[in-house]
Amino acid sequence: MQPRFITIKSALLDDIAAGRLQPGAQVASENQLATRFGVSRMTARRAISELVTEGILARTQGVGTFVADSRPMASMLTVRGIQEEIRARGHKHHCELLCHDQRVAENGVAQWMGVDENTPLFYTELTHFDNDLAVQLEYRWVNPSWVPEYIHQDFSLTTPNEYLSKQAPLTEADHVVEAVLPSAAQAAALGVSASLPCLQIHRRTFSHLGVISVATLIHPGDRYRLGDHLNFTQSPNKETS
Amino acid sequence: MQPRFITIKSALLDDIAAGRLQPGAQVASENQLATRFGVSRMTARRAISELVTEGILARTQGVGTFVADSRPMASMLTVRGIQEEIRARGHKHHCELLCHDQRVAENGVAQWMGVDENTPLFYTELTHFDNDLAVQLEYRWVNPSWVPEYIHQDFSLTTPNEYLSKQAPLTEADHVVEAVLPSAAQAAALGVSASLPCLQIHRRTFSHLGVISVATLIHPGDRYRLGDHLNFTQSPNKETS
DNA sequence: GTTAACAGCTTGTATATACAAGTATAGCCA
DNA sequence: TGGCTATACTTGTATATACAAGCTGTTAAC
Repeated sequence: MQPRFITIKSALLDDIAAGRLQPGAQVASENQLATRFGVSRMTARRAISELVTEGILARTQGVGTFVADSRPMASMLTVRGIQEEIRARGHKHHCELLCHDQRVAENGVAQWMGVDENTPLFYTELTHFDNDLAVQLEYRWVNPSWVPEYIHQDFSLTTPNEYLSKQAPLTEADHVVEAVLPSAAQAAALGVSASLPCLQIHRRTFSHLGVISVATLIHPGDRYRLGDHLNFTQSPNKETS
Repeated sequence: MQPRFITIKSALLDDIAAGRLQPGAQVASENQLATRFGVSRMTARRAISELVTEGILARTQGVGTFVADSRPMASMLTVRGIQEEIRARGHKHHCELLCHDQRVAENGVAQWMGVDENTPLFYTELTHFDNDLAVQLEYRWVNPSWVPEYIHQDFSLTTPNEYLSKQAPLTEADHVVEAVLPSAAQAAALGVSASLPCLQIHRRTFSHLGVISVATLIHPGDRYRLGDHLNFTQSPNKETS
């Protein structure tokens, strides 16, 4: 049996994922939740507290608890797979595989990879969905030398990102972020207008062996944003009143 | 008087900052902390729990609580002023001041700042040019409590960013990046088409006093990109076995 | 000597309770 | 009508308590 506060968290996440709780909507108060689930207020409170620190809910003393504006916000400092981000927000993730084959690299990818221009590379193309809404179009080139089994994976179950991070732990990455207009094909794949600005992330990931993969990620601008909190103090700072 | 769990958190952070608690060292148990600070175990536990979710401590049931292994990732992302970036590229920078006054904050800025909604704030609006090509439209709100002289500065000579970083050294920042379409006014100020996707950066900067300033930066997507190189290799953890 | 049980620590979950503090509203009074 | 207070909510802090669950070293049995 799982802990009760987990049960309550799941129930709230379900409500949010199913749309029964829209962003901005007020969540039942701690006492109401306690009564509904037959637990003490402190237990209900713990469920809410964790969702608050996860950024899914927001509280105001004297007012109540509300569903936070849940437009996905990813970090630029950590390279998290999109499926991880979506699940962390309590949403449902699935993806559709558009391509999965071996081919010679296109326009400059070979250079980025540091391989010969005629080297065949693994290539996958897929669309990621957050609660059935397309949020990422992923074009990925993978160096077959380092992960030869990549081509035989079933990416309807596990995403390329998940697979790669298990096979070859990430040591370095670089990425470039820009605002672009999607091509007609990209707009169609994402189900958005071709005039909708998109965030395009070009990301190259390294393991200790070398460049593992080069990916281009396209996100509709109204469904995705990147965010970070930076701390420049050497030692963790203490709260002083 | 600050809450007791904050006192305990601070004490632990002090111990870590001062080196009395090295990474990997075991922290006093919940019961020991409770006794030492004269609080209940649940209160001591809360202090520890928050430090755990912040990644500063790590716990194992049945074993104890330990100082997490060195938090590297000392943000490779630096908040550089745009004039610095431009000059670093060997280009010429200049800017045009569009607004510079004191006014009440608009839509949510007060909340971001953590000040009352009716507090007048300093506001500047300017366009930055890279070799006479507009690359950034900057809307900036500044908290007058921390930098009262801001309003008297001449920003044709020094940029707000330069001035602020001298007055109140940056300790923290957070930012959100998204792709948007510019408003008609923004497109005009930047001299671009209103259908050109732009990178919008919402940035909040902190000094040790609190939130110094909130800025919205708009960059034409075809003239500006954000990039980074991340290194995840950290000194291997010393297993204290 | 090897193994098994146990005791004593740790953290993890859960409850019932109390009071403090912030917010909104209903209703009273001037 | 305008401004006040009382009240009834909300979340925030803190305590004392109980038992569950996990790890470790000691002890006792084989």
